[in-house]
Amino acid sequence: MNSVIDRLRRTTDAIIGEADLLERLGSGRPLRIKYGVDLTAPDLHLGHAVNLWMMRQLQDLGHQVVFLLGDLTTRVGDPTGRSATRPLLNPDSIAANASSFLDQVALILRTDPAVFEVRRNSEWYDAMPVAELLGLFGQVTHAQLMARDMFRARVEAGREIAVHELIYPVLQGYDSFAMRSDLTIVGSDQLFNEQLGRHFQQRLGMPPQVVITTTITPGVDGRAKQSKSLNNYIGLTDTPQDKFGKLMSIPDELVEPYAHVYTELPLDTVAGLAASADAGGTSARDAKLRLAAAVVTRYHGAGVARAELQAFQQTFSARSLPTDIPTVVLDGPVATVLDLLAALRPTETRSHLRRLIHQGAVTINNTRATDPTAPVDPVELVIRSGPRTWHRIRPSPTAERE
RNA sequence: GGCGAGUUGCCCGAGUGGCCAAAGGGAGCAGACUGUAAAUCUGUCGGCUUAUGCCUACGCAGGUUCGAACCCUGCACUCGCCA
Repeated sequence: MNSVIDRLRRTTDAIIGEADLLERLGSGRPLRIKYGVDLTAPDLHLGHAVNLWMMRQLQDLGHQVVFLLGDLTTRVGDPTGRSATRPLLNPDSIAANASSFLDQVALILRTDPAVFEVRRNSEWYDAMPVAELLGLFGQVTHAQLMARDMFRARVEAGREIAVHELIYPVLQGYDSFAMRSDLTIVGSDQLFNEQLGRHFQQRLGMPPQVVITTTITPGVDGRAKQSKSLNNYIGLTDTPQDKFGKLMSIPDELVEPYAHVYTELPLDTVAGLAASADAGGTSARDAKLRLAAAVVTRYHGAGVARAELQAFQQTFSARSLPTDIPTVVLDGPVATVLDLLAALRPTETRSHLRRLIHQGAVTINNTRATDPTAPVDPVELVIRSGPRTWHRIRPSPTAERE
């Protein structure tokens, strides 16, 4: 059983209740692993995936992930990391977010019912009489809640805390009791709420869940963590090509931490990559290529990773044509370079495209086009607009005839 | 409830009557270079049928003025202090 923990330890920050975990893993009973989420718009990235992969390992041993949709608590709003009260969500988007969450989680977790169960916390909260709810509140003191640094900071700053925000950790904690959680694997920012879970379970006569907090890794720009608002994350739903490219764009110093937590490469291999990254020059580049290939392999398989590696080298190192240029058949006539670009990239404004042309970003059959108003022949063309946007043109059947 | 401060482009933030499509920074985009979608440097960064042009924009609605992001009035929201 120690070996299980040892494997988990690679991406673990801390284990609260390690002795219990050892004992439970040894008991032969499948553990119930709480994976609770807030139903805000999900965009799971490699950081989230660290936790999910740990759960996946446990699933492979027969343990059960209980995916808890916090439909009720989302209506309340987690104050974690918020310096101000945040707005509430409407039921429609909550439902949409739930299904999107399931899709993304299924990229890593097994969804076989034997090891995966979906619950919603409205199941117990909707049915709970006020008297009982108040009883719950009686289990937690003001001092316990105020121990939370974020709440204290707000008080000190003279900012307000709405009562529902104060209550949020209480509800999230009680979830652990209601779903009989044995273990939960969360980012360290969730430690406080999950410790309340332990508190409730003990108060209500249940063995407390084990809490594993995981290593947080920086975003692709080197900032503290991956986040949607900073647009510095690698999404689980990103294409293999994007995953590969984004990994190539990380600062050299991040090769080591990324390889450590985002891949399953042997640790001495990771150390080797770190040394190469340190050395700079082409060896740093090669370390990144290996890292990128390892990550892409994990999500898309070795074949896809090999193909992306090759494509990347061909496109960026050898500067030759990428292999997967989309072919476009024009359905209408185009008169000028600008028209042509606009047809190829309909989501960009014409002003932006005009700028690209002026800046020398646009190449037609390897010849730079600098005049937006220049006429083009709608024959077979390969157009590059910017470093990684390529199109191949086939004339439309009608244009061909004329 | 009283008093005060604020609301500017994707984000932060300067601007207090014409020189403002709006300083500066960040993000983004592009070029050069390169070891990569690293780093660095440079440019660009509201939209528009080609533009010493037009349109839209500085919380919302009005007003003053030849002219307003900048002045006045009302409204909405945010924040601070006091009670």
